[in-house]
Amino acid sequence: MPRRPTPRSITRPRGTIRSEVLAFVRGRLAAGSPPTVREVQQAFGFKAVESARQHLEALVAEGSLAKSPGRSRGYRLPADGGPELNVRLIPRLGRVQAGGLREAIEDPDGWLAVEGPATGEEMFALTVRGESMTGAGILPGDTVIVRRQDTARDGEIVVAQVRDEATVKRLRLRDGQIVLQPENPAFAPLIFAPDTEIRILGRVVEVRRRLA
Amino acid sequence: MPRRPTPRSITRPRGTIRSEVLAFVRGRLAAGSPPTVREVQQAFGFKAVESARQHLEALVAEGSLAKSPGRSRGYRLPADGGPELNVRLIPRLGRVQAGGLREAIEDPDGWLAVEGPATGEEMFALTVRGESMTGAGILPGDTVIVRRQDTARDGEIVVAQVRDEATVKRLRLRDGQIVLQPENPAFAPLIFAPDTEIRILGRVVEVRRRLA
DNA sequence: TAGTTAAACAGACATATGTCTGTTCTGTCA
DNA sequence: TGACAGAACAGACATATGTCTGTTTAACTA
Repeated sequence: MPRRPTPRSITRPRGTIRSEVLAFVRGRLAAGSPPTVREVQQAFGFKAVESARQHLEALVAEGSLAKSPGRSRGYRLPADGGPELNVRLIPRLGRVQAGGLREAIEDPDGWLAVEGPATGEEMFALTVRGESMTGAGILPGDTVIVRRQDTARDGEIVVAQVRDEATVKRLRLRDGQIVLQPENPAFAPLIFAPDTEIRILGRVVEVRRRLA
Repeated sequence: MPRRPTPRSITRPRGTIRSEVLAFVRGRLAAGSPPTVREVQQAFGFKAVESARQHLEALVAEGSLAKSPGRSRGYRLPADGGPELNVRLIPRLGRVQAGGLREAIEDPDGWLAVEGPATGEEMFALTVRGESMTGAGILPGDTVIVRRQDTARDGEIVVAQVRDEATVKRLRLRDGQIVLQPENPAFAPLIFAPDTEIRILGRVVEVRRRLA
């Protein structure tokens, strides 16, 4: 069993150097800035660039990391075992007043990272108010992530603008009527004739709840 | 009002080029790989590197972006103002077999981006099986994000290892007994004496559900 | 002891990438 | 019309960064 000629660091509480290099790279990737080989070198106190590169290449060889050869900061998480990490930022909206979706998107309450292809789809997030959708596992305070679209199909959970407020309901199309169906027996469905002043703002594609 | 000499792209439905460059960089940052100037150039079809750099520098000047001069892929989100990106990657675990949490984390099914300070906290994600927690709005197929910890307080939703399987339940501490309480009247609580072979794996801090 | 091996080291080289200088294009405005 | 400004372009240069080659160190082993 070989060993390292000189100790690289004073405190090395757990794990081998190699696994710590992996942890270091993972941390940097999570922080949004993949490290360079020389940054790894510096972080571990190596005196030669190649020392860091050897560990990195070994991690690639064993499948713990992936890389784009030649590219700067080219080390990534391995693509196998899951879809390519594909995150985008979407605005978290406050109250959506009448006709103000565009304005609300321009002036968001914050930003949210969601996974999914970085297509041109417009997305936004809303905080759920009220208990009308508890039957679908959507509780007050939950965040719904919405794909912006003007139409939706029967049975989909949508965000609709009713009068001055955006509301989350299940869409039902019956006999030419538009029904916004709560998922809570304590609430009554909202029934609209076609071409009423009701507007579909988008379709709910994800629900999130923090239990802080 | 100045204008661009040549159209850069066929379809440019909304927003100016500059705001789209900002969106592009944000997306790349969120995905964990800051773009190079030349990658921005290529993405927008510029014929000169400098064209891309002008937009990037303008965004830095107006405070929408920050950068580390000279560093490769040095464009960042500004520390203040703009959308603070605080994302870290956590492993999505498959089945957690007996004693195998560590092994499961080493060999994840995939990775998930979650928001929160990049502290040293160990986190992982699990897919919920069964309907025992529907009363708490946690449905089968939901993803729970778990903060790794060995203990928990009364009333918290935890992931516990019972025999050979990880399970999500609400923790109740009564009369020196450990109770794993389902949130569904159709399921019975699991009651354990202290020091039984039950182990808290962590506390559920977030719930996510995709509605394809 | 000599050979082997993993790891670290030193230095150089090739490429990727940020940056600079000057030019061209096209609309705006005096 | 001519000066001006914003934007894009072309080309070059300096630096950052990945990669290669060869050497040294220290443990293990036949």
